[in-house]
Amino acid sequence: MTLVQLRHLISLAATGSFTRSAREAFLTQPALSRSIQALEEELGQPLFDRVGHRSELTAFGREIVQRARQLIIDADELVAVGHRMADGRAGSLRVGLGSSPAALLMTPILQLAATHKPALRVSCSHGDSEQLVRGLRNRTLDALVVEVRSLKPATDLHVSSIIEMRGAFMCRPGHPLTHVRGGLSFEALNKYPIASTLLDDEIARSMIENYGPRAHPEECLSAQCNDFNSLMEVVRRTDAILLGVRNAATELVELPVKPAMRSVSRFGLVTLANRAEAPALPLLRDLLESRMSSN
Amino acid sequence: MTLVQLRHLISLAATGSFTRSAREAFLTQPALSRSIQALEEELGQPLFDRVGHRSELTAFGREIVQRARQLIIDADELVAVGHRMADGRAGSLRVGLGSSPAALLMTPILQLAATHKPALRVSCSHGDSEQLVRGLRNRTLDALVVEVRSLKPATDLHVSSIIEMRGAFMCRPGHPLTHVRGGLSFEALNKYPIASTLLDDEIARSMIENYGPRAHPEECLSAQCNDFNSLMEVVRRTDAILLGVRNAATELVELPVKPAMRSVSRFGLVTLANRAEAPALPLLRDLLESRMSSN
DNA sequence: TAAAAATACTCCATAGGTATTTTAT
DNA sequence: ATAAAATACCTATGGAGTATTTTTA
Repeated sequence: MTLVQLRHLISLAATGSFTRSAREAFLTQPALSRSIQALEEELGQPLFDRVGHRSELTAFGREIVQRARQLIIDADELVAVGHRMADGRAGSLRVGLGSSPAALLMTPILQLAATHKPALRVSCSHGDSEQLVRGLRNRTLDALVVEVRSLKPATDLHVSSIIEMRGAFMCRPGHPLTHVRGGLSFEALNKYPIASTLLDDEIARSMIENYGPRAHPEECLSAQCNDFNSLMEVVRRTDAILLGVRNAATELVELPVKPAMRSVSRFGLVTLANRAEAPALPLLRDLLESRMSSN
Repeated sequence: MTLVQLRHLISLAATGSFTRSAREAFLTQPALSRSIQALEEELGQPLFDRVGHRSELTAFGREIVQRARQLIIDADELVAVGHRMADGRAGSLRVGLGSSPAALLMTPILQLAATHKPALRVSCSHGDSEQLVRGLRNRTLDALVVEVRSLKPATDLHVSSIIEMRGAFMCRPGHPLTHVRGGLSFEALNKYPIASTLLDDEIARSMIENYGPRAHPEECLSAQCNDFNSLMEVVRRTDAILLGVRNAATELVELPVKPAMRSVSRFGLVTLANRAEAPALPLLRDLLESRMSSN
């Protein structure tokens, strides 16, 4: 049995005429005749009563054609979905996000699903690098967006679309320090509690270099948490100062510390090397460019 | 896209090896390779990552193979159902029954559905010939069992499996007339109400011939009804006498009228001429033979 | 008699086989 | 170095076309 034969069956059931259906299928009448015969032979019963100038379905044919219709619909749907997935308009995308990327991207990613609904299913999870990479390797995640320095070097990972973002000290609008004119020293900042995600060695080094030993993260941070949104919430409500990626915190203002924070975070899109990437991944890549590289 | 290609896809997804899947499909490795390539080309995306000695599904491939599995299951089910229908083990049978056939066959026919469940769907309706033939012509019925003389002659009807059944006078066990020894005259019977279905001219003629003018149905019948079961119910509960097909009334006893009832009813299986009969029809034909011709 | 479907035949497109190369472990 | 997949080339099966016959309205 072929899908083509089923299409022929459906067409003939509709027109009742071999000649007409053959024309519609861009076939000759004998070809269609044989196609139907082959199907009848395979199923073991005639599908049509050849009653003079008209062919109409037998009781058997009526039952078969119903199922055939559904089958053809499903087959067409399969290639349609295939095409939609191929250009990223459908399918599923399971993204793992590090803390800062989560703060920046979680909402926009979930919006993707909302705008492309219901063809696109997106799922987001966030956690630490180890955990996320494990998800990638066992195929429960399609891609990650994480700080590239948090990755253990590994040949089976492929990092692309690296985006650099400056770190900064930020506080709520109206914070006492915002009234101070000119640059601020780190000491001035350090009078207030400083909150941040867990910082890697690179940043720790850069802090000490800029602001002296008292700026070592273990020394100066009052609050550490891997959930960026919670940190932001605290900083918005209190006089705490947030150390983090500059434009991740939309409702906060940057404090002009001297010397300026030199460290940058480097976020990358991580996939498995030597594996075809998920068809919907370009959507995420677009999001990355527009949401993160703009600043 | 072909069903064959989808089978290849499913097999390769399972084994992860072109060579192994090719063997299982009784194909050479290059043939399978090309089959998968063609499918990938049609869908616009690679389905497998050729990663050295192993081929594993891409994210795209995983989504496609799921749908492919269901499609193949449905396709296999279609031909399986086809075969089952072809030998009458599945499908639907819509039977129209005249009054007497209904009394004899309704229950056994419904039992058919019960024993062949759930593959076989049976529906029974009963009514007068006109109505049933209309059902046959507009394809809401697959076959009728009716008194053949009730049919208007028509070239588009095909009558087969004709079974003759004697008419008889019957009463409840213990009825006063059962105590009379020897033969009964029609006059003796006529002291009691006589009940029957609507009788055709042929029988009326035969009645008059046998028992004289007072036996004309319009004259002698006290109760007429096209529902045989209701008639039987009345006769079982009262002293009324039933005129009808002999073994239709299982719990009644025949009255030995002299001269004996000569008329016979001729029941036939009616289908549309020049049309393939419903695949499940042989079941009904068997039923007819076993339930009616035995007597 | 005319129109439609079936049959007989011929042909060719394509699925499949064989031999070989390429690739990855 | 070996094993697997891809490629190149060839073959053959079966689907499709043309011509014709058969059927039925």
